[in-house]
Amino acid sequence: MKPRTVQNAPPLDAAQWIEAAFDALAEGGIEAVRVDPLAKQLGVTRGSFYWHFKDRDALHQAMLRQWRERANYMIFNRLERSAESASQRLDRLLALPHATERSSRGAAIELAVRLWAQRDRNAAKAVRHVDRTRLTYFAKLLQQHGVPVVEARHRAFLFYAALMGEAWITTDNREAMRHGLRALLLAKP
Amino acid sequence: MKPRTVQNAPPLDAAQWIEAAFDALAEGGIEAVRVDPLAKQLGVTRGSFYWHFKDRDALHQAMLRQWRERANYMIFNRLERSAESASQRLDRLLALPHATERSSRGAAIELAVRLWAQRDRNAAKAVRHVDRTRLTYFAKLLQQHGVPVVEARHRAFLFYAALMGEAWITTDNREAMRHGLRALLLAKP
DNA sequence: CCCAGGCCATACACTTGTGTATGGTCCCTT
DNA sequence: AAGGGACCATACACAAGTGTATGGCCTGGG
Repeated sequence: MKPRTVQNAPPLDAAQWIEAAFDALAEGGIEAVRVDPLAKQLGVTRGSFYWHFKDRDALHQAMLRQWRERANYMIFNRLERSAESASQRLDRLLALPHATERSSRGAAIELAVRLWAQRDRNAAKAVRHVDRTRLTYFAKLLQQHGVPVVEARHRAFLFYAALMGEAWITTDNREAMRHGLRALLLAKP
Repeated sequence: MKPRTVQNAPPLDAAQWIEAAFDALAEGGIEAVRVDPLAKQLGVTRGSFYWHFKDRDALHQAMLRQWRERANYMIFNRLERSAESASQRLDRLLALPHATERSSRGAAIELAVRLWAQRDRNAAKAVRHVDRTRLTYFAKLLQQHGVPVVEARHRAFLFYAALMGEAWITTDNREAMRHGLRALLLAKP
């Protein structure tokens, strides 16, 4: 009878559904990103969802597309814009997991996507792409920092692993740890 | 009328439910470990489940207890039994993710537990415990290998992170990578 | 002013999952 | 040879989630 309340909330678009979907993904994995709870979370009914998306799977694919882009472009472009040295950039990257609540969400999303990728071919493809991009970027930075090519690739892997480890290996004194890592990873040969 | 089929399958115990639960956990996260699917998977009805466990949450807690033990004792004791040098043990640890299907399951379980730990206090506690145990063990091995105490802790973190990275960072030429990591991580100071 | 289309509520039919209550087998003991 | 307990099937009541069908509101362009 009164579909949208008198004080009209601004209408939703697909992006907001996707945002809420990432929240759910971060908390419960891909199995937890369900239409009905999302609708309740957004304060609407599923009628809205099925207008923006064909079905649940369409949402999943949209999430993958977005993750695949945001996971690289956002971070790297922002990093490249500021004119710093390679080592400064590596520093800032290492300090990244520490950031805030925001990056804790990001870490959870990373976990969830990788778990998802265990049995979903599309998710696996996205993860492969993201990993390749990041690894080659890190290797490039390390080369610019003075590390020879082959070792740069190896150390890029360590760097990447340390980045993730910082995010979800629970340990005390992260501060001290980060300094040690910095020394180990960025040592000139 | 004929509760258990004539050809009696051996009766289940709680352990088998937990095993199946870990399979589900590895595939879909904690949200996917549901009673009814597990029952179908095991070829019984939920009647069995609710005899062995009070409810779904009881199963979750039992899983945590088991993970917390198996994640450390099993691996380390087996490693300690064989009389090797510290560096040999570190080598074998680094080669661990490569192993088989079996360890792919283990990696997925690790992912799922850590994702779970984002919002479950008990899971978080288990992860903290496991991480502490592993990190101190790695640090001990590295000390035995000749690395001074403080750097041993830092390098143990890198070692741990690399171990996980190997398991779930998708990259080509894992073989070459592992050799590079070995050189970087086990270099004498 | 009106009406087409963007956006959403409502209702309905299923499906899947949870938990409980109860009873039926089988085996092991006494 | 009972009888008790381990183990599970069955049935029931309910809750939650998925899609579909349909119609209503509300805004902008002619």
